[in-house]
Amino acid sequence: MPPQATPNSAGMATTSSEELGSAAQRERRKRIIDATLALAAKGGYDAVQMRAVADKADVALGTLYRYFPSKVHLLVAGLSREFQRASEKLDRTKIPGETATDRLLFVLGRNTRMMQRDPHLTEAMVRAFMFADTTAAAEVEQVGKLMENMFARAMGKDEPTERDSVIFHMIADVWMANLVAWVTRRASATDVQHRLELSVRLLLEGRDD
Amino acid sequence: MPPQATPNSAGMATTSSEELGSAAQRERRKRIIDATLALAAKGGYDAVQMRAVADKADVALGTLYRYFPSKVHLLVAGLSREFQRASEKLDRTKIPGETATDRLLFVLGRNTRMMQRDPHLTEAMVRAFMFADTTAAAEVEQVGKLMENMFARAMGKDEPTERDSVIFHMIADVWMANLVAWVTRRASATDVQHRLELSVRLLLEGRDD
DNA sequence: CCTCAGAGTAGAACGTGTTCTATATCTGTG
DNA sequence: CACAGATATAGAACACGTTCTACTCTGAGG
Repeated sequence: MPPQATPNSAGMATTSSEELGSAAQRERRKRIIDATLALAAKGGYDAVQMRAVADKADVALGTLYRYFPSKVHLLVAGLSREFQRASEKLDRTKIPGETATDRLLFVLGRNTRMMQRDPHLTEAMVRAFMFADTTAAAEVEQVGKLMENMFARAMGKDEPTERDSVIFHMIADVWMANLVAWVTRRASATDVQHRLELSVRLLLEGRDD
Repeated sequence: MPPQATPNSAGMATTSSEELGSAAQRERRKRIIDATLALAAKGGYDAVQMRAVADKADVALGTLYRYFPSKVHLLVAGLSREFQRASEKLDRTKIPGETATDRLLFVLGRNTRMMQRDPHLTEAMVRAFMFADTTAAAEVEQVGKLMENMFARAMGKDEPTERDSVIFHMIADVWMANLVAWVTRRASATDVQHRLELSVRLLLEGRDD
């Protein structure tokens, strides 16, 4: 085996408890993401500096890079964890709304507001997500899956059709694009809300009311 | 006046011939963007190195920064020019298609194929576009306007309503998101085509056939 | 023609992401 | 226990975006 068999190298589907190495390693990984999100929350993308993350997580720079091969991986992993948590919390909630559309809109709105409560953190994670290159494609894809699942759950579509999937994907795209616009102050929170509502209604019901 | 009154500082609506300083300055600006796009076409985002751009454009690094305050500005300006050109070329073309939707899909498909013909260039421009921060918001917004106009023209909506605008915006979002996914190899060209077609039909007609 | 402010140039310098090196520590196995 | 190999550490080194400095060139007003 190559001397590159690092703790993170696997990284696929299993929604939550990845089988990572020792307890110490899981602990380190958690500290690293905690540090990342703390720095991001305070100063956004630019404040997430690798040396600062390493310091705050109390690991060496080399170790940080063994766990996460780049700043983007790190931030996307952070986003992934946040979405996982949001998703779990959602599962413990009864989602209000008459129609599937309404329930989806509830979930979208709730998550949007949650993210807007922490502008710096959101800026850091969302920009990393959009900037990710092919080397982080798997991680990005995983975040996509999390969103899809969350939407599917919200709408009560436990096993979505191919077409459902494509539509969820589009909603995720629109959602992310709107967050990017919000983060760069090209769209207000109200803009975002309106656009999301309109898109979802058009995509899911083909009407607008 | 501050010593920062740079040639690019304005940068708003006028579709094409911005009133920039002297002919020599317009010439320099063009050389810079040419160099940028050439490097991007060859090696993508990472190959667009500021020193390399300056060299190739035959200007000093300081001059490059006087014209474009960052790498992202530079690449977004490149995207803007490309879209302007595509848009102008489109204006000289008769757009086929019975319905407005068909014509919009024609335009989208044509531009998508054009961009897919140059993967590195597309990767560079699209990633810069998505990564842009608030300091480049104006430039990003301008690209957004170009897309909207192109769509509006395609559909024959010479003065779109507020609602039309929002829908164009969503289509642009979906388009860009799909290009990002394609660029990072998370979606194939076929995926992109299908998704665009489905989104446009759903958004514009509320049906899918 | 002179001059001087603004624009351009060459290149050093700085900051931060990433990689590399040398050493130390931990972990599991004979 | 002793060892081998994997992991972790401290810190130097490197690459590239960005900024700064000192100098030169250009061209419009006197």
